[in-house]
Amino acid sequence: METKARKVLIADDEPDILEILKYNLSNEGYEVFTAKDGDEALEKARRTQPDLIILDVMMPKKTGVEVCQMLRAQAAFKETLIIFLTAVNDEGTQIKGLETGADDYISKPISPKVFLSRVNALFRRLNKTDARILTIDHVTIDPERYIIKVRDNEVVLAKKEFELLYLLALKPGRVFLRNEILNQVWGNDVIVGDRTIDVHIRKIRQKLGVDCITTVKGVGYKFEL
Amino acid sequence: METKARKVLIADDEPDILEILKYNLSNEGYEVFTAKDGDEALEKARRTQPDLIILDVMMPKKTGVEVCQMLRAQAAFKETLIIFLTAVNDEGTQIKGLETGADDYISKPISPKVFLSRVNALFRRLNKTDARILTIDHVTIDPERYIIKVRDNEVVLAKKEFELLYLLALKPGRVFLRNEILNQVWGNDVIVGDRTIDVHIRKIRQKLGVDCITTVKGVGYKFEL
DNA sequence: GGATAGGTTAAGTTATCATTAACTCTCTGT
DNA sequence: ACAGAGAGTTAATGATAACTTAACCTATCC
Repeated sequence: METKARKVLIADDEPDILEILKYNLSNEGYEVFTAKDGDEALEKARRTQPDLIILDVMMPKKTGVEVCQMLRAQAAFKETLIIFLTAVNDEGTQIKGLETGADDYISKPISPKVFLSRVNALFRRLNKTDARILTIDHVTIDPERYIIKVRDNEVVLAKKEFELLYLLALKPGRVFLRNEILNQVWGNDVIVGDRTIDVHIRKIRQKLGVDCITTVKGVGYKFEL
Repeated sequence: METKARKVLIADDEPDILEILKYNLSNEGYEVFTAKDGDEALEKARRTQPDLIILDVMMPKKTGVEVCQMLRAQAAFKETLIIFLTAVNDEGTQIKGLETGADDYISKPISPKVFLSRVNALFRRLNKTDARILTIDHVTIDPERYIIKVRDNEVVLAKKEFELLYLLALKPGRVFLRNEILNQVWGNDVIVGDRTIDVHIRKIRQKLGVDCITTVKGVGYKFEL
C-alpha cells in the first residue's frame, strides 16, 4: 500500500522465529531481510539500509546489544529504528537495551499480532517525526505549529482533523483507503465506527472553505486542489 | 487464442480428492498438475513452476508442511502461493502451517464452491499488489490516484469501471474471458447477470471517448488502441 | 465543578453506482 | 433469407457508500 515498501532487517539465530516474523511482516507489505548472527546483521544492515532492524539479544558472533551499539556509532544508522528481541523478560537487559539506543523492546515468546502492532506503531511515530511544512498551491500546512493557511488566512483544525489532512496532503492526488487512514491517524488497534472519518473530512472541508478533498466512492479520499 | 492459464499443482494421496479439485480448477480455466506424495510434489513443482501449490498436510514420503518449508527455502518459490489441506480442523497445525509460509489453509471435507472461491481470492489478492501506473500510448491509468488520462484530459471512472479497465490494460492485446473478468473484478462468489459486464464496458467506452476496448465475440474483451 | 472543545456515534438523507430487464442490433451458419 | 446467439443499448430499480446533523461522551482548562 505504501508507495515504497519499508525495509526491515531481522536478525535471530532461530530459523523458526525468522520465518514467523518474516512471514508476518511481508504480509503487511514490508520488504524483509534476514540474518542469523550478529556479524551477518551488521553486514546486511550496511548493504540494505533498512528502515527498521530487529535484533535478537542472544545471538552468535555478536549480541544484539553489541550490534546496536556499533550501528548507532555510524551516522547512517543514527535514525534507524531498532527493536530488541529477548527470550527472558530480563529487566536488566531491557534497561541496557534502551540505553544503547533501541526504540522498542519485545520479549519472546512473540505473538505475531502484538509484534505487528508494535512495528506499525513505531513507523507511525516515525512518520510523525518527519514534520515538514507542506505547501500545495495556496494551502500551507505546518505540522510544527498545527496551523493551516489558506490564501494567508489562518485556519485552526483540531488534532485528528489536522493529522488526517496532513496525511492526505503528504501525497497529493494519491487515494488513501479508509483502512490506511485509520491505520495512520488512529492506529491499528483502535476501533472506531464507520462514519468517523466522514465526519472529520466534513469538518476539514468546512473549515478550509476550499474544495481540496475528493471522495473516491468505495475506495477512499484524496487531497486535490 | 488461448490466454496463458495459471498453473496449479495439487498434491494429495487420495485420488478422489485430486480428481475433484482438478476437475473444478480445470473448469475455471486453470492448468492443473497433480502429485500423490511429498516427493512427487517437490519434483513436479520444480518442473512446472506453478503459480499455486495445494498441499495435503498428511501425505506419504513427505508431509505438506515439510514440502512447504523446502519450497520456501528456494528462491524460485518465495512468491508462489501455497495452500494447505488438512483432514482435521486442528488449530495447532493451522498455526504451524501459516508460520511455515503458507498463504491459506483449507480443512477437509472440502466444498468445491468454497475451495474455488478461496483459490480465486488468493489470485485476486496477488494481482492487486502490483499497483503500477500504466501508460498505453496516450492513455494513462493511475491506480494510486484512481485517475485515467486520455490525451491529458482527466476522465473519472467509477470503481468497477476502473477496475475492469485496469485489468484489461494490464495486458494490452490479451483477451480476457468473461469468466476471468468476473473472477478478477467481481470475485467469483458474486453472481451477476449476463449483461452486467457489457454495461460497464459501454460506460468505459463512452467516458473515455476513445475506442480502446475490442470485443471478441464468443470469447471476451481486450484492451487495444 | 462547570464550561468548553474535541472526538465519536447514531440516524436520517442524499447521491451515485451497480445491476437488471427488456429490447435492439449484428453477425454467422444453414 | 432467416433463425439463433451473442453483444449493444437504454432506462429503471435496487443497493451502498458517503453526507449531514445532532447528540453524546470525555478529557481538559479555568
